[in-house]
Amino acid sequence: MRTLRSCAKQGWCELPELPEVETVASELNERLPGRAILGAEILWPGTIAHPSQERFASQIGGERIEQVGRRAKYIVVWLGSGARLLIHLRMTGGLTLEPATAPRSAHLRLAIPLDCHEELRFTDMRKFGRFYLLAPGEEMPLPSFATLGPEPLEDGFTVTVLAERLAARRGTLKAALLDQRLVAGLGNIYVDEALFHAGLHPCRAPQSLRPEEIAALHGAIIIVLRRAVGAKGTTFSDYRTTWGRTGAYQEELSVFRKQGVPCPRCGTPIDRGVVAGRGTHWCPACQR
DNA sequence: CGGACAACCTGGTTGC
DNA sequence: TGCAACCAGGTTGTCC
Repeated sequence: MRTLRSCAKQGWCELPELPEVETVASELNERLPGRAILGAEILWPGTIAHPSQERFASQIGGERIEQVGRRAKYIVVWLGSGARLLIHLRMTGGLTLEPATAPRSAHLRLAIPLDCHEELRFTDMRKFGRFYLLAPGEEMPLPSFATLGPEPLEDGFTVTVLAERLAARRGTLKAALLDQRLVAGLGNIYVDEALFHAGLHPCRAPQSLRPEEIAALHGAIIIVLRRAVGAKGTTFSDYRTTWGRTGAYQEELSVFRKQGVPCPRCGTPIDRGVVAGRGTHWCPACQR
């Protein structure tokens, strides 16, 4: 119970996964296309992963924003020159669009001044978030980006694809679903929720799943993510959309950080343990 | 190659 | 009361 109680008050409980990144990207895509970028004010140097701080600031100035999208947990901003800006929020990162004169958070790491006296602001208490500015035609410098798995809400994510990838895995089902090479965009919250909806125990061996269990898992991943996108994500404490609003999916969570709470399906108290090095939550009666 | 795990960080909570 | 230890987790890097 200690973790549950303490989490309710802590500020690190924003965990941007696919639904949260999708919400931020789609809102930015409604607000940013056509806007001019004036430069970059870097308050925490580690935020800029590529290229150097100096080149980042000089190259982004004068660009015009064309479109904003998402790949896995990355926000992708297409710029007028053909350059791309990729942003990973990691644990506590958040993007807001605010008047340049609005009060700044103590955790502001990067401000990108735009026309019309507004700023795109990146706030990140724990400093894990990263920005990559890629020249036209340049590839992401991270090898892991090229090996990202299929988008779970697009056509390429089929039961067959999931079955093939699970068949090649050892270790636990939880670890397999957290691996961005297997399927892109899931994190700790939605893996636990999807496993609950599929009725599968997180410690199951991926190779042991029967065809109907794989089909149930495939459907559960899609349903949980779609509903969470519809709710604009999960806010435990600090996660906000670009308008500063909270998500609502925390009200639909079945097991994540619900240890001791009755299972919504059978009433058995939800269990908690560490699987794949992560806090993991499941119903000991419903999940086999 | 895959899997396990430390490191990166902060701040609220715990325990001495 | 004070303060060090602990903990959460997405991803990378290291090791076996």
